[in-house]
Amino acid sequence: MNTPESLAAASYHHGDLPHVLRAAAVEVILDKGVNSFSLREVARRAGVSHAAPGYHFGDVRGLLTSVATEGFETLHAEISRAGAGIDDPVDRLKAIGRGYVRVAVEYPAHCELMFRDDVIDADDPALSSAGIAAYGVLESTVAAIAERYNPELPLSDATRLCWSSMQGLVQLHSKFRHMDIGLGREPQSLDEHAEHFTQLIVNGLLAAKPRAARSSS
Amino acid sequence: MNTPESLAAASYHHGDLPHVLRAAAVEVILDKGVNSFSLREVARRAGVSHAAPGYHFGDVRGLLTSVATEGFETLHAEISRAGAGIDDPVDRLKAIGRGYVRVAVEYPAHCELMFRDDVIDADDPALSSAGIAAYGVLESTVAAIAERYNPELPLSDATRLCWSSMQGLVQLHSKFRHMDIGLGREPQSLDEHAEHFTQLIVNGLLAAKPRAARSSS
DNA sequence: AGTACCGACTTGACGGCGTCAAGATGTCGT
DNA sequence: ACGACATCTTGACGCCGTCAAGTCGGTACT
Repeated sequence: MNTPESLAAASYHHGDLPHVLRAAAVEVILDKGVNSFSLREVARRAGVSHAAPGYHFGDVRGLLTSVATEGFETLHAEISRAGAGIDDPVDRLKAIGRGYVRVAVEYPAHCELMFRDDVIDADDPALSSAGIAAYGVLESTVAAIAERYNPELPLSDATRLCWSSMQGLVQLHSKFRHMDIGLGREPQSLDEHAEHFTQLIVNGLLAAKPRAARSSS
Repeated sequence: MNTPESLAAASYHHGDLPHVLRAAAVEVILDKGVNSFSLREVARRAGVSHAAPGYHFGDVRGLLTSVATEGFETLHAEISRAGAGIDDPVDRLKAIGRGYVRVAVEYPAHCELMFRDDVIDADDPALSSAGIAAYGVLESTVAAIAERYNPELPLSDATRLCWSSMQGLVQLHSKFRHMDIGLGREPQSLDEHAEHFTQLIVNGLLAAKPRAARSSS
């Protein structure tokens, strides 16, 4: 029993209990799902009394919001890293897409929280600034694509389409998988899906015309 | 008080209690959110004892799954209706996209449940068949686009991209709105977002080339 | 007509939950 | 040495989901 958690537990009064509680919360979510998540279970796993989480985080919303913020920070770091050093913005966008789903795979508990506004506090300043930072990485990449390949590209819409399709993919992937299996097909991985989606989107971004010139059938 | 609900309530022992309970559940979700949803509150609003919902739906999962199934059926009906009679498949796809977000706006409680696998039973046969039916409408439209405009279009990926981006949009819309307001911009409606997304995607679908490195050829 | 049955609920009880107030305990500046 | 303070614990409250047992009205059979 030499995990960092148990060492911290041994030394309470100043082990970093908030950190331990976040880690325990992630474990509980992985084991039981967000829905049957309970503060008392978290407290049990962290080896503290049932009301200790409340002291640090106020209520269940506070703890989950804190975990979600961690998730956005991780996402920001990961997609920054994924895109770093890639000169062509299209390739960079593809790398960011892969980074996005990699975060979803490696931190599923965090990702289940990040956009669940009924469970976290969407107005928390730390949360939204972490979210905006991550969004900025994506937006600047799309802006680079626009600058180099297609000045007519509507920046905001294009960025949001990229984000939405990746987020939708993460959410629907288990359903896609279920469908594939039901039809006897080999299910596609998240990674493959992300790859194909990004390719299709990029085609659209390169071909996009200014909105005004849209032909209404 | 002559709502259908209260009439049904007056005649219990055979008013259609399951229907009344679903309606009450939707109201509770709208008022308090999925997270603070409770069976007892539903029972209270329906004017029955606290255990009555359990009798008809087994447990909370059962009731919410039933509501989600209603949601998929509504979605199926709505996007079928939206696309009906539109000959050009690209225009049909755009209409379906608008139909999708219209359902999200008009039935937000249902839509919050439909893809929440931790809260509903994703393997429920009625649920998945309703889901597959709705998916089929989208897929056949994409297939028609492929046939008429671009035989090289990968059908499954393209369909899933459409679905994912609309679903991601529905989930992220409140965040986009929040961002727009934070930056002092006029927030875009769900409808406008859907319109712009669909336009960008369609550009991509028309330009799509066969996937370069396919394992099966 | 009587009665046995059955589906549709109600009642009551159980343990687990979140949260709050009050108490305990270790730490640190003085 | 000691008091102030942050950090936790303890105990209580009411609400929750679920289950077992009971109630009750209709229906079908004799």
